[in-house]
Amino acid sequence: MNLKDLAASLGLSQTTVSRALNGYPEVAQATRQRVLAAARAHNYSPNTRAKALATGRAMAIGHVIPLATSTELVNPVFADFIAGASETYMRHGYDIVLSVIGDDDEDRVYRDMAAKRMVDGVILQSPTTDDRRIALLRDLGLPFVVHGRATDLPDDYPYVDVNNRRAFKRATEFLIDLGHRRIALVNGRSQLGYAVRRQAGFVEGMAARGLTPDPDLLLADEMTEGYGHAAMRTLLARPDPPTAVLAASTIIAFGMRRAADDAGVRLGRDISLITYDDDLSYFRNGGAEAVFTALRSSVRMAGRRAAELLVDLIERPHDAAGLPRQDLLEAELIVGRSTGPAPSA
Amino acid sequence: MNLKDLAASLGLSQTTVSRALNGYPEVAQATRQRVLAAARAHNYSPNTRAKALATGRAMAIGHVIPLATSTELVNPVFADFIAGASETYMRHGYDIVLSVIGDDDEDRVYRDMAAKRMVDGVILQSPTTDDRRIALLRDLGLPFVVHGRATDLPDDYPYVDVNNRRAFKRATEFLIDLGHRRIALVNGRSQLGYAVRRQAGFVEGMAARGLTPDPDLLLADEMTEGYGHAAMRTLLARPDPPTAVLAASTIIAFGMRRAADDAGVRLGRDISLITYDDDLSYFRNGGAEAVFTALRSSVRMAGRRAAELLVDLIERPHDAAGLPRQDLLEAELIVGRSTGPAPSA
DNA sequence: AAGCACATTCAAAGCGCTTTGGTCAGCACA
DNA sequence: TGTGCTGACCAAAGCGCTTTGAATGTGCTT
Repeated sequence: MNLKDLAASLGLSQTTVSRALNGYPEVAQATRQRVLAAARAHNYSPNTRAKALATGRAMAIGHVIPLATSTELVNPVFADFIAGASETYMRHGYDIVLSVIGDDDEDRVYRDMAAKRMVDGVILQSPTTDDRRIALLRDLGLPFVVHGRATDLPDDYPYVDVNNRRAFKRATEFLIDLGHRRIALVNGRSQLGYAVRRQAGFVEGMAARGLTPDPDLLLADEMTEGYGHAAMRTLLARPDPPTAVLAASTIIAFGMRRAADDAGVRLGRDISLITYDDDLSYFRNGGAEAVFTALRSSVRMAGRRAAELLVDLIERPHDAAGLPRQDLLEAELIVGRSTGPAPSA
Repeated sequence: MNLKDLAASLGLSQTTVSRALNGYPEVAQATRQRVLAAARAHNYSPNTRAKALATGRAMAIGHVIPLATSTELVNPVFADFIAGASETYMRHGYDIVLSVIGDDDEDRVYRDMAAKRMVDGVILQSPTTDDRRIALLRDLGLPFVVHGRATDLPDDYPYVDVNNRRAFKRATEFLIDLGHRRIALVNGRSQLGYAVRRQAGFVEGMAARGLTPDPDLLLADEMTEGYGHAAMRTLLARPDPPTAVLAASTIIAFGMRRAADDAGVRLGRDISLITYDDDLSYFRNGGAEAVFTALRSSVRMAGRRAAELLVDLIERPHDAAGLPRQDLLEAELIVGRSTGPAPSA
């Protein structure tokens, strides 16, 4: 059933039917009701592609999920981020077009999306320190919102990010206040913007108390459970193991916990651990009581916010008058069972 | 830059340019080269929507991610499944249109996708025991492949599934052979097809050795880490705790491991655990050596296979001559460190 | 030299929608 | 009676592509 058929079945023109369905005023009330009823009865729903072609609006947003090159890993945070974003999109009638792609190929994907006009805007995930994609998207004139921030570029683009620097600084100070001096950071890959900011926050927190981090205690890699396990094992095997650790994700933290258990080391007593917690739905950090002391910021909410910014950017491109729309979320520090005073030597 | 402009800039008709780009034979070699070069030079890429409208093919596949109702959880399994599927789609030029939606609303989404003609086919995830969506999609005439199977319907639709029954039967027998008699099953939500099959396999395995499972040892819920933890705690708190457990996912297994650690119970010695392992990229079950004894089947590969079936179904709908295209994958039983002989009472 | 097949190219219709620029009654006003 | 509105509707163009049905030019046959 298409517009033409529907119009014919009603003895009306396509114009009138289209207007009735889209809520234009120049249609008699009675006619509108009749049209609406017929549309429902015939289960009519306008052909998205035709509509998009006619209006120039795709009513779709592109999300590009980077596969960590070579390793081909897909980070579960994207699932929650998208779930959050889709809540917003649903309210506004947008669909999600997903591309999963090796991060070396991303330029091409964005270029394609722009040239093919298949989306009205895109979300840019996991920006690297000097991400080229930001300039590319600006060039292409494709509206976009970055989830996270680059570090070596001016922050003059729309983004939603967590104040990672402040969060990690605060967590570091919290540990130092508990008496810890040797603190390790088990971070994400160092070319990622947030990894850089987390390390900066950590270093700042140490410096604020007159401490300098031991470079040997700064680890960085893809944030898998296996990596957390390996990192913890390495740290515990040192002649002078740290008394506290900061982890960049709950998944890492679970791996670290497993390594600690393997070694008979108890979290919160023998070694303290604070993790960053995206509040992943299948990986909640405890229920009533937090398992890990954690910096918590829901990535799902970030998705919701990013989508809101993007939709606004698309629907009211000029409101901003050149002002970037940005949102810097603060993480909460939640005290759980994985931290305690530094063991006296 | 659109076709018209490109044609004008070359002094050719749209027809010829279109044909040159799409590889039709009736174009002179020299002309084709010229067109291709110009297209590249102008970074021309055909408007997807216009193309879709003209051809009737959307070159897109719909994936519907169910949010567990009320709980609003998004299972990370989908991330890996989609990553796998997208490898296939990429090779064939399809995009993914994603809907994340409460599972009570799914009917509407599929109906919409069909009416709006925005996708050429869909993947149906996590079918329930008597899933209505299968009949719906057949009615709508929208090509689809099911990831998993219903249990109370004839298996006469295209699907990719793991032989969960056999896998769980085998794992159960493996545990019994190690001397275990009291075995628990920590399963996914019981309305899901695979949960039913896993339980069936478990019961069969027990029966094959003349045992009947204790109904109190059959637990089922959303497969989160927290649930795994709670389930294990409950089991261990019993006066007659099981000596072995089957878990329906590594995420559950990690939660169970945590609970075991909390209680000072050691896996593989005090209690044995076999888990189903989707081989999630951020959640690998160990590296060189498996952490958990596990039934492993990569969900990513399942995604790849499902996408292949679907693309084939779309592009050659009649080859099958009514035969359903189905793929039943077998899970490997991988022996790790979480199983051992039953402790002698 | 006429006729024909073949290789190239093109104009125009059509996909299903929105939107511009009308038309046509009916009514009030002078 | 004629003019000007206004409310309700419609025909047709246009979005950017594919595809049908012709047209054109070329070389070969007879």
